[in-house]
Amino acid sequence: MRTLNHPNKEELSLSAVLYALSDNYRLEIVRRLATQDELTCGALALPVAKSTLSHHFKVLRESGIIHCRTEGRECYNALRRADLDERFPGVLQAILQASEPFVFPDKSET
Amino acid sequence: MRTLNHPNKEELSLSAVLYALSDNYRLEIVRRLATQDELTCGALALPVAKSTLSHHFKVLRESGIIHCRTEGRECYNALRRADLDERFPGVLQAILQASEPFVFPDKSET
DNA sequence: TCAATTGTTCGACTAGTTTCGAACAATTGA
DNA sequence: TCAATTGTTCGAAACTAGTCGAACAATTGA
Repeated sequence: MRTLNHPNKEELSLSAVLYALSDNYRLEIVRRLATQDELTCGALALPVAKSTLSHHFKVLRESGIIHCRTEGRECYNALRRADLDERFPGVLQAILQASEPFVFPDKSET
Repeated sequence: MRTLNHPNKEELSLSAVLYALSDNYRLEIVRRLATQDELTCGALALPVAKSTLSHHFKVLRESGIIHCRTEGRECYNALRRADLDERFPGVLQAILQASEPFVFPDKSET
């Protein structure tokens, strides 16, 4: 787990941000990061495979929504609030306020 | 050109709205509707095939972002500002303000 | 009546997304 | 040293989206 790409704030693209947030799993991750400062991938415990979670974090990271700081074998993720607010004022806040907790589908369903 | 689906405002989904707006063509359509009240599909003259344009309007329509009123053989599209503001306050406005005019790729490029 | 106009729908193609399990890499702690 | 932990990457499968041209439907105006 080394070098992870983070676009710098001038490179952020609105469409990439909107796209990243249009997935319920990713929006839920962002919702949680909005209240918790930093979270490791593992701390989220979403009901998906590890590789799937890693994929979603990658999409969030590469769209510039989150920043990942690796420490030891863990990866601490945080919202890039300041950068997002500077480039797209009000967008993140409005989306977070309009969002609702995502209820994960129950896999043990008949 | 008859019966077109429009979700009612209770049915609007934030992720569908964000997804619809994450495409540059569609966001450009919305940007123009934001300043013009009503526009027919043809009035936009985007550099894409008619069927492609129709597809994008469908996505915008079915996500509840625009409303289409058919009159004769034309289709007048308008932003559903009030409905969007009620369900997702501030989201549309923030996105519109953060957006920039889309420069369409030149097809006659070498 | 009939050609032109406006927009939708269909089928096909290409390209990208989501998901998983398996394999891997780095780090930690015993 | 070496097994466990954390997360990434790879390959594959299934699905979805964007694009086009062609065919279609409804309406209008000549």
